[in-house]
Amino acid sequence: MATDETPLQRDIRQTKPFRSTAHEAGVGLLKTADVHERRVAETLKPHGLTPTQYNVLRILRGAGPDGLCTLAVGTRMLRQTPGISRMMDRLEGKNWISRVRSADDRREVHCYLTRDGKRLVDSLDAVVDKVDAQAIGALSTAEQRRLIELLDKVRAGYT
Amino acid sequence: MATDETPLQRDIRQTKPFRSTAHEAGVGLLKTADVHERRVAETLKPHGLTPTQYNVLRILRGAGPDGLCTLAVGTRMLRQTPGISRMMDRLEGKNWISRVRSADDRREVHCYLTRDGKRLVDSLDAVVDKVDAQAIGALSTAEQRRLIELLDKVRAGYT
DNA sequence: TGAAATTACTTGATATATCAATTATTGTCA
DNA sequence: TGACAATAATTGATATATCAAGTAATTTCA
Repeated sequence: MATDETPLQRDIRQTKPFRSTAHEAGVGLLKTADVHERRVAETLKPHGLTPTQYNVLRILRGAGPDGLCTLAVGTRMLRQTPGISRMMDRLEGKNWISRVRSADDRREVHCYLTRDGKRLVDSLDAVVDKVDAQAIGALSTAEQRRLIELLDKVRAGYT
Repeated sequence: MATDETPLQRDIRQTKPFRSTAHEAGVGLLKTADVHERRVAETLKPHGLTPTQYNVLRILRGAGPDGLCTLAVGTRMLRQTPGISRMMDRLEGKNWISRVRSADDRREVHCYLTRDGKRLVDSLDAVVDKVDAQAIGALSTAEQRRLIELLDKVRAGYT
């Protein structure tokens, strides 16, 4: 007697059962994140930026007028981004950020949101909120909290 | 009176509270997936392949001796992979897969795991299972099931 | 002090991702 | 049929990711 196909199996057209519950959860995590990120990317695309670029701009907005040095931005990113220097080059090229070498520690480069950059991120709040609301909104608030909790626990597992 | 910092805020060094629970869940999803995928990548790296390449090989193993045509592999991938043709080139170059143009529909190219490819994936089962066990093993089986369920629901939200 | 280690980037080389054509086949249907 | 659409893949151009190595500025501490 065959076990029923799980939703995830259908989504990735997998005929064989998962080797373990842990494996199914891992696969589900990656698949769901991919779907979600693509939806965000699609929303941002008409505005000319990628999710990673948007992430940088939001971080800099959160940092306020003092800005943040490059590596500090790196530690705050949703996805680890080794090519952050070059990404900053591109953002500077688009006039969304500006950079100055720090006076007190000349190894550091401080990054700031420009007026244009600020205007851009601000203008995106509504659409991005909408994606989250649509995507995650399939869950009740209690379920969302539970999801957050479970994800926290997974990350905590990696010391 | 400030609300306590959430684990996710600590992980991404965010000082401001999240705009909404849905947003926190979305961010947690992306962050957790990044952490998890990186751990998998780290495990695979000494064996000379990326998570995406590993995913292709596993799909082809699952497909058995009949193999699968390129686009069919694409629909089964954990991450959408537009550059799948070139990825197949590389996998063929490493002698992990082989390809033949299909006889009944000459537009299709069927991909098969080679003996080497099969040996490689088989040899990786143990280490990959171990990563899943470590990562997701922070959750009890019941929690894992709950996580799977919540993720299913999120994906279902995107018709 | 001042040599050695550490930190904060930057750069070069290469791999991979993404998007927009382009090619070759096959399907549709007037 | 035979034109036109749809499908399966490939290719070219460009963006981004990854890793290793290099540079410049601080720290450490014998």
